[in-house]
Amino acid sequence: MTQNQPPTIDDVAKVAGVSTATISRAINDPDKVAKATRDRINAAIDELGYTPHFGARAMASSRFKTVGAVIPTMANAMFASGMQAFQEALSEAGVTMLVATTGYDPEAELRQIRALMTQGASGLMLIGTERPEATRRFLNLRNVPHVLTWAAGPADEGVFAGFDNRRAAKSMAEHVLAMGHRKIAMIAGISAGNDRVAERIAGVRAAIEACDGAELVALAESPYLLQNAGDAFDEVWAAKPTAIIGGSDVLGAGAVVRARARGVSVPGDVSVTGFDDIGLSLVSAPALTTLRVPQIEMGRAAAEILLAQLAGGTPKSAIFETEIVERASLAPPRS
Amino acid sequence: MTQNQPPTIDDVAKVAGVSTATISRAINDPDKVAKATRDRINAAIDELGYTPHFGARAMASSRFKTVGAVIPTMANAMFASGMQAFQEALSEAGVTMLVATTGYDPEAELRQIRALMTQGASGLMLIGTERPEATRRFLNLRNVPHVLTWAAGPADEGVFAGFDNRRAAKSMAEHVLAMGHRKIAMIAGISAGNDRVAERIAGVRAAIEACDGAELVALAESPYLLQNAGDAFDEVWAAKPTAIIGGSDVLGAGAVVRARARGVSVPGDVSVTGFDDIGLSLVSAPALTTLRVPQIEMGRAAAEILLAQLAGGTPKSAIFETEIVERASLAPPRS
DNA sequence: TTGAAAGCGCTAACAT
DNA sequence: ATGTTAGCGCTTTCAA
Repeated sequence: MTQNQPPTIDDVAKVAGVSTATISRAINDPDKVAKATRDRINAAIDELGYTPHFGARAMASSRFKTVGAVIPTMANAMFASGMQAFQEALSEAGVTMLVATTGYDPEAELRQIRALMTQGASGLMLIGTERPEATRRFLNLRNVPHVLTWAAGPADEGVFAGFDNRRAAKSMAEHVLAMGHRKIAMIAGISAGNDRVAERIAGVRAAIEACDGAELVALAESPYLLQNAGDAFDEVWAAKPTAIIGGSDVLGAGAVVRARARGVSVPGDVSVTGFDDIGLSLVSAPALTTLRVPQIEMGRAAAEILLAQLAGGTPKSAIFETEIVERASLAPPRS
Repeated sequence: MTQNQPPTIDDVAKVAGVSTATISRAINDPDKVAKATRDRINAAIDELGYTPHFGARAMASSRFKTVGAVIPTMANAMFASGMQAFQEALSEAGVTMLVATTGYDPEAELRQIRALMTQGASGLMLIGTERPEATRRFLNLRNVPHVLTWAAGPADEGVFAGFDNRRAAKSMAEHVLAMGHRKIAMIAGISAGNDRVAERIAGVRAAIEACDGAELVALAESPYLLQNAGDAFDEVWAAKPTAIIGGSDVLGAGAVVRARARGVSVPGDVSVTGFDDIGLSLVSAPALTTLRVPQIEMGRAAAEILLAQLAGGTPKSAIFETEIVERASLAPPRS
């Protein structure tokens, strides 16, 4: 079972008895070749199992595009359906997606960006706004079309397909305050090098500061894992909050699980909220009051923006609204 | 802000004052160029923001590899951490991953495979064993190195990095039977064109048939979505089972949510089990008794196997064991 | 240690 | 409607 050389356009040309140019036309612009010839060519392609060589194509023409996405990790449902939508939209446009992950390491992002560009990515989808100076410089130097997602910002920071994390978190905190809670705790993600987390924290702080008598009694930062969220629950619970705002559904759900294990009733003893509205929030018991992030719309918009940029346009940011999804984990505090 | 042409190796050569061959060496085989020259070259590379062009590289040499993965969807946690591990392992070896999704459409797989190969994929990661004849023929004709995952099979069906779905499902069903259940229902995924689902169903059937007095009172097939799983719960619940075997955690968790909504207590009125051991099973209340699928190990093994194949080796399949994770959603039936 | 030059597979003028 | 041919950006002999 030796791996034979992939067939080239020359092989197809030989079998079909035409020139390579005709093969190329039959593939890229079928109308320009006679039906009979086309049929012969297609037969030859099938017989040989020919697939054009992307490298050669990319080199000979600039029509063939690839885009890259650099995300923290695929193992977080927070990005899953957005990425799926992104890739579907690209696929419809005949553009392939390359994915690379950083594991939430900001230094890793530039390496991955370079790797993707080497691979032929002519556009990039990046998460968030905050990045090391070296990364900004590179992006700027090479002037790579790129779209920023899962966040929002002023136009001079780039083109976004996302939402305002601070405003969203603020609205959630206001909602919690409106229920009568005054002693609030927050379990956030790790804020270092993660602007989305930092913004969510800032939003919660802003709402609390604006509310008389309200206080952020505890703030824990935790990786986006159920287990860690449980530990964070233990930590903030010591401060006796009446409500815990989770920086993500994983964090909220993890807190609920640990609360249950500790015999702390939700929302009886403490209310808990989530963020993102992934499946986890529905399965949690009680179901998590959370904030819906329009992942699918965002992913699709990111693809459209990138495609428009690649086509030479200068599309505007698409900023989405988030909405609070009321479920059972948030209730007024015990009086 | 016009998008300037990417710098080429010629630009770097000019700036560094050496030939392109030396640049190439400095990048691919740094030891072969004098330290002083190398430093000058690196400075030039940084100054220009140069990244080699993959297409040109791939064409000029066969050293540069890319591999492709074709999965049903990224929006299912069932694949998420396995894919993440797969990509990390590849990344360590300096190869990039291309991802394409089929949306569970078997016909789409061949299209995606061709697209990935056109993109330069010299190896593939595929899910499961069942595929249309045309796909098999193409794979065979082109003799593409590929590894099959999330499943297991005889050596003549290919090289696997996976597990035996039938055996795993059988063990789960036996476990349920051992608890004393006799009227069993199953909520499976959609079996058409999905060998993993078909195998899981077969495993459950086999266990039940081998057990005196046991009966599969209902079998519903449902998409892997919480909402649909709820509807499937309603459907099978009508047959009055004492235990419902979920074909995945999403299915099990969805059933639990709907049961709760219907006032049916789990595991009091009915036991429910999951499959996959994703976060959902832990958050579910009661937590789902489920079957751990070694996603991370599988993803990593798939990468290693593929890399070995690309290096010309003929690695063996890596078949993993699964294990039942006992939690709270399974209990003996009410007597 | 470095340079010159051929060639990888394809597309896009330009011819016919 | 089809063929000829020049290059796209790189790596790799082969020479110096």
